[in-house]
Amino acid sequence: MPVSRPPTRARRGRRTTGSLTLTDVARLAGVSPITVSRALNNPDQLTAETLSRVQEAVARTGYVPNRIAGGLASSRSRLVAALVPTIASPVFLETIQALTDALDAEGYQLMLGQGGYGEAREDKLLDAIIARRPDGVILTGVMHSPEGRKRLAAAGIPVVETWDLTPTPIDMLVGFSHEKAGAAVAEYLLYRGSRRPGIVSADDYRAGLRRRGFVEAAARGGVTEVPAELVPTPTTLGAGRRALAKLLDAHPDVDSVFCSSDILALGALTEARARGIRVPEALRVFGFGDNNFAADAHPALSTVRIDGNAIGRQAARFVIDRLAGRPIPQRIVDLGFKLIGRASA
Amino acid sequence: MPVSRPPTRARRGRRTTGSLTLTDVARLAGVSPITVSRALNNPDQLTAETLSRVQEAVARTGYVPNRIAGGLASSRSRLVAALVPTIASPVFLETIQALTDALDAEGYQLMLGQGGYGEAREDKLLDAIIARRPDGVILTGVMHSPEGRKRLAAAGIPVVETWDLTPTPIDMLVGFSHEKAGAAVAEYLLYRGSRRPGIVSADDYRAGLRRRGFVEAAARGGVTEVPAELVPTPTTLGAGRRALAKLLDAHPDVDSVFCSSDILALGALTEARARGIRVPEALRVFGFGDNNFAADAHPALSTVRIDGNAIGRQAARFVIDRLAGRPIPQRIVDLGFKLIGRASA
DNA sequence: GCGCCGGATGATAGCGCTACCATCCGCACG
DNA sequence: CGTGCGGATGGTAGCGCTATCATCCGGCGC
Repeated sequence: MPVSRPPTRARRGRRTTGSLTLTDVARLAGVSPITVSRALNNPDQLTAETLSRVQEAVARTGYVPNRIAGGLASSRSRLVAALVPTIASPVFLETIQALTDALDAEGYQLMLGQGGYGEAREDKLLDAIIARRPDGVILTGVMHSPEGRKRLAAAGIPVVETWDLTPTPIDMLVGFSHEKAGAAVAEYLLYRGSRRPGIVSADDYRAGLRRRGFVEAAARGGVTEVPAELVPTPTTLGAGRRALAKLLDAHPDVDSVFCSSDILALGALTEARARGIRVPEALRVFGFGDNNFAADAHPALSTVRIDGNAIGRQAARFVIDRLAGRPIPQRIVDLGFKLIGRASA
Repeated sequence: MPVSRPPTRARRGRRTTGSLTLTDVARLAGVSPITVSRALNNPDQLTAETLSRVQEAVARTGYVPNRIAGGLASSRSRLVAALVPTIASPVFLETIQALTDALDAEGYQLMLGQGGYGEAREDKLLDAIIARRPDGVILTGVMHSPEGRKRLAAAGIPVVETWDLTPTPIDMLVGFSHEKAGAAVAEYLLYRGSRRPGIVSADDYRAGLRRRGFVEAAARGGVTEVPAELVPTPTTLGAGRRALAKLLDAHPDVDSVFCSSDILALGALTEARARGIRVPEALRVFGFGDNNFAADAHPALSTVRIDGNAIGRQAARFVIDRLAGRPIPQRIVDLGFKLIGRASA
């Protein structure tokens, strides 16, 4: 029964990328591959002499380990994903920066995903992210679809939600109460004598919470109607100008305005000046975020300070602690906020 | 010679993560693993019937492919790294956003690295990035160490440098000439009658190029001395205020100021107003970047428009084309800039 | 009817690392 | 002097995919 096909089953399988590998370094150093691996990941397991032999070989070859391979072998990608609606709105920048820095110090790299403000896009992005098997996911201002939340939970990846305090977090949470922040601003303005407060606000979810807190506190203070002008996200200085213009045109008696972001507030200040309205005498302007320009605006902007940096650091700590197997005593951290009274209100 | 250790050599090698794999899906769909792989990556290689069987199995299990494994097998990580000095300065945001969007559409994910403005940090970051074997690297405002450039080139990864036009790019380049931009602003201001121009500028490399272009053009116009006030990166509104204050205190006769960023210029406008200096009558203020607040400032800010979005898109196209094996006819793209004359100058 | 072609599917062998033991060796102890 | 122990190093077997053939099968030309 002669077989027509050649008995040499040869050359199935693979190519070979020809790139420098750990094995090459091991050969040069005269040790086994696993020893090189240890030299890179657990240097204190080796004797000083072995270690320096390996390090010299690494330096001589210019070897850079392949963490894709390492990730596959160890199921640790050392990647952390951060999902934001859009990076173009600078609200979360400080948080992202702090996050990147803290992660970097521990050898993690940040993967950035922009989900936009739509659920379909978010869910698609989520699959792309999960496919990379990040060791952690940081959510800021995104992921409200139940389907997405379920997939995330199912993936078994540590999740940190930020910039809000929701009653039922997927996993871990660091933020503050938007409603309380809104309420605090309303109380501040009424206490300062405002009798006719108005609102200029982005139309996103959290800004809505702040609005609600503001309106309810105003009601408690005897102000039953609070006119509001909404603008699309992301907010701009120009949007703030135009929104204040519309608000004042419709309600000339408004004597204070709570803006849902500092940049909107800066727009409001600009429009007030252009119209010759004196701030704060005729109009009090209150911002949100305490961005780095708030204190130097003219007049200096009263605002709500959110420590975005601390949020980023806490989010990183959550992920790092979880991955190190350390217990997480507090899975919900309220970082609060602070009213900063300056000249504008 | 009895052996004390059990002859069952059993259980070396591996654990088993217990997670859902392509093989599980294949079993459920009644096909081979490779067919599932094809269904996900080259769906048109399969018959409609096979494809839908696989897709149903994927949907039923909620399977998400592991691209870490895929990346190792194919040497394609589908990750692109973007390195910036810091994300906190919003200069590159538009570029990063456009980049992320364009990459996302092609199935690539962005990895973000913040190199700071120091070479040591940059080089360390670079190794962390290369270790992830990105399919491309986008550089904006970083990586000037020869050592780093060499390592990048050696890694054989497509590299796109952006936001500048350097004579010897590592690989591909998209940007504009900072010197020409500075020169154009100087010519504009002199043409408008400024006889005593000054500069408020960040102390980074590119801002330095713009400064040089400005000073040289001013010299050609007969202005031999241009006082300058430098501020650290990243720039802020407050830094702009204080820098203009210092500039005017030292040189009260300055009648125009070129700011190296719009936010500095906004600070200059603010300081001018606080001092009762009329803009543009007594002081012309020129910005750089045409950020989204420039047109709505009061007075509206004259500035240099850079299409950061186009830069991001071109950078993505470079990487994508290169990875698709398409020829790159033009490895250096000059996107230019545009002077936007508004009320402030 | 046979060989051939091309499209669909499958078997096999890695990609470059690390987890999991196993082994080796020197030393303290009984 | 054998035994046990612990620290350093090594061998092996995958991690979950995909590249590279190989195979199968139906249809077509001669």
